[in-house]
Amino acid sequence: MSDLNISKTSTTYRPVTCENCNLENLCMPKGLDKQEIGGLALLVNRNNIRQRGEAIYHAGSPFRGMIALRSGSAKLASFDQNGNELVVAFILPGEIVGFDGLATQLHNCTVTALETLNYCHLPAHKIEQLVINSPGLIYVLLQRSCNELDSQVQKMLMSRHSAEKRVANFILNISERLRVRGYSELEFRLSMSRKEIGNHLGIAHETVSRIIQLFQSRQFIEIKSKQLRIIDKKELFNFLQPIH
Amino acid sequence: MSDLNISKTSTTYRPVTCENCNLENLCMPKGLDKQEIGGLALLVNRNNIRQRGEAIYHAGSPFRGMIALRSGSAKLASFDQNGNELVVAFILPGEIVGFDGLATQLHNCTVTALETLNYCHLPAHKIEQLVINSPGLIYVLLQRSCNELDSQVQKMLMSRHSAEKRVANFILNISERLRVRGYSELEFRLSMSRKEIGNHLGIAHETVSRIIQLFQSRQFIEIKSKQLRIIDKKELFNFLQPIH
DNA sequence: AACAATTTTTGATCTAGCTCAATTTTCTAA
DNA sequence: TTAGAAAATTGAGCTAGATCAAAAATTGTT
Repeated sequence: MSDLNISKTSTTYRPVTCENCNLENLCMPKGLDKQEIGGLALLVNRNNIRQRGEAIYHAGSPFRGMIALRSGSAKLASFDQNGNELVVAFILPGEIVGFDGLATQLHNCTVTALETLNYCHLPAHKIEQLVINSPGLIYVLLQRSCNELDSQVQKMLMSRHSAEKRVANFILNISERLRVRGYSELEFRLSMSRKEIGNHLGIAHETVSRIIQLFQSRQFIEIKSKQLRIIDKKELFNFLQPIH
Repeated sequence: MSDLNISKTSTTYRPVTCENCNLENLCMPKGLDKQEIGGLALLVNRNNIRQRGEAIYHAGSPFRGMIALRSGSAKLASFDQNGNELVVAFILPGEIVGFDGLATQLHNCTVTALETLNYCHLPAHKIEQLVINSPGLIYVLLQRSCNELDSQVQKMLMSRHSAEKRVANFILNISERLRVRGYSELEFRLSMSRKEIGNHLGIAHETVSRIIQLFQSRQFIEIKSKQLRIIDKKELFNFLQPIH
């Protein structure tokens, strides 16, 4: 496996190594024998690239399998009967998508690159093989999908809160996810537009803009276009407390 | 397995048979050999009972395993740091809960009986055994959890719509879920309170009440306390269309 | 059957955040 | 480097649905 050893404190999302990639537990899950690990390595296609705006898979198309993002970022979006987009999630390096096609064998969502990205791909037809040869890996996938469910419940909880809390939580959530992958948690690029943030959080993009400016004016954050620096994490956390 | 052959057109939620129970695919999934099926039958505890208000498991407690509801109904709820309840879902006969504890081994949610209910229980410690002995069953669980994710995305989509659309969709959703399990889709008991419906849909209970009265005044539905009859399904569907 | 507690309904007011509109800034591509 | 397009910001008014309040209906209990 080709590790790309690039500084982890970079302010943009750079390639993750196999060690901190979320595929880690798929490529080399604890408790699995070497045969299973070797088998998986043969099944995964590495080093796929998409440019900003290009899709990895489309809603309505046949299940492509699981995708692990190695660098860059993406959005996961669904569409209503009228074609209106709903941004379900933003995907950061080391994170996995594809669950939206697994149950029905048809993708429910579209995954679109927010900037140039690189991903690994476990094709759909090879998952059936894993059921027989590497049941432990399927169990890992089950745990991951339950993690996704937990996140969705978290988002549902946030949707009861004010727009200010939602934006504060959003910034802290991205920060934390970057941190656990070894990136800078205090300075990073928000590669999605205000409109996409608003869509995801269920608030108007004008409101997102106003709140970001508010946080900046209060010196909680500094933002230059898409480049964000968290100045006062504690104050952002305070926004999540009941009194606000 | 003891089948309880009770009329499926009953207006309250009665016991499901093994054939239409959602555990069906766990008890006797297609493509699994008899050894696996027999093995599972030994692992599942049947005929557990809870009275209205009693919990099957609590948020924060260790993962209890998977629960399949055989009769009655329940609510799945999470809580914020302040103790405010969020109704994540309502559970109908034949449906499964427990995914909220699988990833972290701690339950994220509480499941509470909305009326007397009966359930089957696959204990947590036996799931590990299934990974080795019945990998096909774990794959079925994975598909189920992905189905849950799909539903969550559906709910997220609905949250962008008006309160009227949300209530119309809620009624039609319950109706459809009862239908696929073989119950009457046009006449049933809404065992949850207006407050719980509102909590789940993200609207005030007063608003739920007003909209239900509106639907009744327009002769789309007839409601006596918790007993609901759908008079004009087509009109309810119309509410989901863009023009409204 | 009567009481108390809870839930539901209905009315009246209030407000967070949306929508519409007009600039300003940033990005893209020649 | 510059023009045109897209995104972000800022302002001002508007509205769906929240909140507050009070009455009516339902449910559970002795």
